[in-house]
Amino acid sequence: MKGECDTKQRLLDTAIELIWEQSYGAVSVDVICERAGARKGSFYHFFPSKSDLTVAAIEEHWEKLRPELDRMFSPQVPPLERLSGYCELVYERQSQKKKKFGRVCGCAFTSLASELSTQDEKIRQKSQQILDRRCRYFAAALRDAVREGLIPEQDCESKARELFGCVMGVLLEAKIENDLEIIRHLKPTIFRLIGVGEKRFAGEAALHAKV
Amino acid sequence: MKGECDTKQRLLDTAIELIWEQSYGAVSVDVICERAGARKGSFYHFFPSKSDLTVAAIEEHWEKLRPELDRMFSPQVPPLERLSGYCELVYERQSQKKKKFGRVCGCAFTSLASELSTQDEKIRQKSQQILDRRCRYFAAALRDAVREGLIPEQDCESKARELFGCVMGVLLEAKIENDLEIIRHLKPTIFRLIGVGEKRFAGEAALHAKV
DNA sequence: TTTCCAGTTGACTGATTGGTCAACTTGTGG
DNA sequence: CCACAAGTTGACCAATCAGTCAACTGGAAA
Repeated sequence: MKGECDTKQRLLDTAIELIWEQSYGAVSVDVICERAGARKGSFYHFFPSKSDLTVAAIEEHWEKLRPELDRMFSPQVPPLERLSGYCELVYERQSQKKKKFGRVCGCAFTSLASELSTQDEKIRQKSQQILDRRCRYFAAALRDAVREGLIPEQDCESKARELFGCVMGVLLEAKIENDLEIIRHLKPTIFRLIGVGEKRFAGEAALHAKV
Repeated sequence: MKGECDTKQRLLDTAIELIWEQSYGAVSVDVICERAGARKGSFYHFFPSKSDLTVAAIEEHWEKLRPELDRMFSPQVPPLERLSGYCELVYERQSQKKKKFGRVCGCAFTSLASELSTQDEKIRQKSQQILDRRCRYFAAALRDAVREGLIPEQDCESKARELFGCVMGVLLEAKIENDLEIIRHLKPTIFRLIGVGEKRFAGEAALHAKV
């Protein structure tokens, strides 16, 4: 076959990039095709609609992110270090995006979900699925932390939701203020919520800095 | 004059309602006009563009919300009760919206900000202004709580930001999951973040129930 | 060699988009 | 009574929107 399906891949990558930087409503099928170097016929050969392309692009974006999360939340890493490492990863990714695009773009999943959850049920469900997956990393880290006696006994699943709510909130705040530094508050917020005192948390951070 | 400018008011009210339920991108000037019972010429008589209408609608929506917040955060109310009362107000408003529209719509300000902050600078700035105003209520409540010795000494301004990030996050989570009950987690999250133990917080809640 | 088909192309559609405009209505102040 | 201005109206615009389609391409299987 022609380009070994890399047209489809380019459409997915371009779509999530543009939607992340702008919004679903502001990005037309035409400009996605143009930036991806594809014709509209190809677009509709691979995807039945703009909405379906978006669902697929969300999944693709997740698959790109997953290896980084798997590494950060590896059982090899001490549980509380996974969380602080994640906070740094979030900052790092937003920083890179800002360097490229000139603005704090926030979380692509979250922005899409916020824009379309009341209108497009398929995208809402996909967003919910991604949210679940991301919370699983947090929940696992919390369970391990409890088992090792690092944090008080608690409901790790609902706590993971709580923490992730904060992640979404902080990222949104940073986007609204167009200020990366707001993301720096994420780590202390999260550690306070799971009941780790300032000093202990500081110790963890120092440990992480050494490694 | 004709309708004493109530056309302008209807345009503002209709706009924020539709955008809240759907999104900026999904709501056209035509449908705003239709639902408001106005012609397009009237729309552009009052507002130079869709973007300007939206900025004005945000301000209008704020003016509608403000009396409720002023009442809830009145110096007459004990500081921690203001916060728990606010959490209940949030739940109540989302519950009403869901009854009317059938879906959890989240926060109108936040949804607009999330969709447009990277694209429309005027809307971004307006969103940031609203965020500031809302945080002021939190900050004042926290300062009073510190003064009364109800919570530990802390930086109330940045703590207010932190709390409000959680509010935005929880509301977004509730919208994505289309589940009101997630908002119930907001109160304990907030009280944990300001360093109020579960029992003390429970006591505050009981006090509030009596009044 | 022929068949087959995933992928490509560009022209096309009808509906909708945000926005314009000149003519009109109507209450008010002089 | 007139003039003025705020507000209204409906026709109109070019551009863009998501989506369609028949014809074409080229490599692989038979």
